[in-house]
Amino acid sequence: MTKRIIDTELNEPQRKAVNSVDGPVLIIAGAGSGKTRVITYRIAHMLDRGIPQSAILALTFTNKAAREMETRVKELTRKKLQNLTVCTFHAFGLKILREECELLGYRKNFSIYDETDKVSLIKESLRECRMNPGKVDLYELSQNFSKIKTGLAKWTDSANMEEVHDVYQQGLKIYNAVDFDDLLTIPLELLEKNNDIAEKYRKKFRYIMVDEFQDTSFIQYRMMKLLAGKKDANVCVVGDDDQSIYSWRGANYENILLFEKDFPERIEIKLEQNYRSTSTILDAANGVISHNTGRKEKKLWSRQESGKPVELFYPENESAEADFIASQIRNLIISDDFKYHDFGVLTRTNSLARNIEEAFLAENIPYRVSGGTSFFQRKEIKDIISYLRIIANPDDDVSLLRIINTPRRGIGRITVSQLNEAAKRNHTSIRDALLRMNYAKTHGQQGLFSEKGASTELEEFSAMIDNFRDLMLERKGEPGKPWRLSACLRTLIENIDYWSYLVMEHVRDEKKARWKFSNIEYFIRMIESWETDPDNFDAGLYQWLNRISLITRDDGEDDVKGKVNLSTIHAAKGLEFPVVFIAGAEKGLIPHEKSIGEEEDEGSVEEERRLFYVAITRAREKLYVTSCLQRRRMQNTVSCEPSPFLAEIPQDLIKFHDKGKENEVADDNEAQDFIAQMRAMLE
DNA sequence: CACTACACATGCACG
DNA sequence: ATGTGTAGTG
Repeated sequence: MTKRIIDTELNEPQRKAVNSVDGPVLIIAGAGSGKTRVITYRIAHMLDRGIPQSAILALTFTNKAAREMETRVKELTRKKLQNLTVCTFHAFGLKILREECELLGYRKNFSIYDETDKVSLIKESLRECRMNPGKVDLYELSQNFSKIKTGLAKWTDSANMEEVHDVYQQGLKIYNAVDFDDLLTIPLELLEKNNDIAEKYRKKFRYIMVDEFQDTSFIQYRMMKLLAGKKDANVCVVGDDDQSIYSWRGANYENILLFEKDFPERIEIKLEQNYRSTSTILDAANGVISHNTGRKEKKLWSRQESGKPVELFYPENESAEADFIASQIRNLIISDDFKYHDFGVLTRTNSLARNIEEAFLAENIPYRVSGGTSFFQRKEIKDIISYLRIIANPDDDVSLLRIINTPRRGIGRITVSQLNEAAKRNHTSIRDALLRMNYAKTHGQQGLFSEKGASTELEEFSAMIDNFRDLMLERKGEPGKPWRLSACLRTLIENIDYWSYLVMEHVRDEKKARWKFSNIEYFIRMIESWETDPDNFDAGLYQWLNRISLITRDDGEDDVKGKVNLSTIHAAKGLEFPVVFIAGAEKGLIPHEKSIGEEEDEGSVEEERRLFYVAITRAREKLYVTSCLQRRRMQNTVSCEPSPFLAEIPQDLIKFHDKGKENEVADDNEAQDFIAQMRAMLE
């Protein structure tokens, strides 16, 4: 069945990519060349040839890509695919970590720290090293720690952060926790040092695919190479060097060159026919990307007609920009019968989406924001997750400190710092310090605190946690009723009276309190539907926590129908829309000032150009680019220049909107003036 | 010793 | 808009 589809629906190189199942394969897939299609058909084809599901490992870059790939293969094969492994590198690392954790010195209830948890542990570590966390750029430090861990940097700076890093690492170990970097580095080290374990995984996964290969880091590359094992392994990587936009995360498109070196017998396939965009859009994209150096040779072409010109508009400020986008959407829906979900509005940063959101709300345009802080990052949800984590892993101090006095229960700063001291003295977790304290007390000694200390509150708190640990992990449900994690959690939230806490925190804003509480309710329902899913054979507290730890972005809701998609360019990778707006195409945003400011190297500007290229190539029929003349930054208004990349779009593809007359296109003379002005500005 | 109110600075992309 | 630090109160 699949064969017929392959023969009729694919072009020559695509067919070749799908049929080359054995041996190493490198696929260079230009934007819109049907990459996802090739990957899903390739997996379907492998299954057709009788390769067992369990022997296939498909590694992706985002959760969304993994989910999409899985559903598409499912649709294609109409099989259940219980044993097919399609996941992100991080999820795969976690899988190994879980399977081999006792060997690695972790208990199976380990916590996974996200960026926020990581930063609070770094703060703790700084304090312990008697440094002032307020004086350090925590975000930057956190990134440096990552670079050190993943081997992308060595200690050079004069500030002695090496000690802080050591304390941080010890902290993780004591708390039985890992960070996101560990999810990759620990499994890699394990496989590198234990050939028999590596061999076990090699035997299992005989066919490996890696999507978005240009965005893999060196660590991930080594992981893949190790799993492949030999230089004629069945490993297929798919990527496009022009779309490499994650170098700040350690991605290195030179992995493509490494692959060529490490797998000399590879077949190389180039997918260069673009099925997505009009040739105008494609030419615009090519015009921009051609300014980059050291690209892999490729010529994207399209059979489609030229289509509409790229429209460029210089709004007065960000609210004029938002109004313009909203009104264009309205107009196009009426004139060209587009639907709301045909529009994608892309911005460089999340914060830029705010203004546009407001305009959409005012104009009653339904929209969906992807990217931005995830549902799981919201304060109220993080609080509840911390309760779950501390129940699962009592040594998790970061979570403990978060909730020990949330809601207020009379355990204040001093008590907490005394506990912390005691724990640090013994190199243990706070939970351990608490146990010691209680032990001392029952044996008649005076514990940590004088008579009137917060010791009763502490006892009550730990008794409450212990009680729920019994309930959630020993699964002691009410007799006759099926045990449910969601039900236990509901009891817990009632027990701690989180609702009253929310009301207290937002006196004068009950709406907000209600909204936050409804988020919690939603969270509980998520657990409920997950644990009652008949396909879920492994529903438990640890599983749930692991699962949500890997979701860092809101890409869950798939009711995309009927909504304008508002997202960052990064989050839009892999998506396409009939109409695309690129908002805020200004110097300092694209390219982002951080990439030019610190003259790190020419490379970062090239990455920003690739980012712009990715944005352009999301469009199928029509592309709008807006660049504000002024924009509010923090408190004050600053004037802006258009992005230098705009001048790299071939001019004859552009139509200019006259400022002020939003819905009219300026005549050609005026357009030429604009170009001349812009040129002059850039010179 | 805990809690509240108020002043203060700060804000990129993703797993 | 958000979290963090500080001073004053019960």
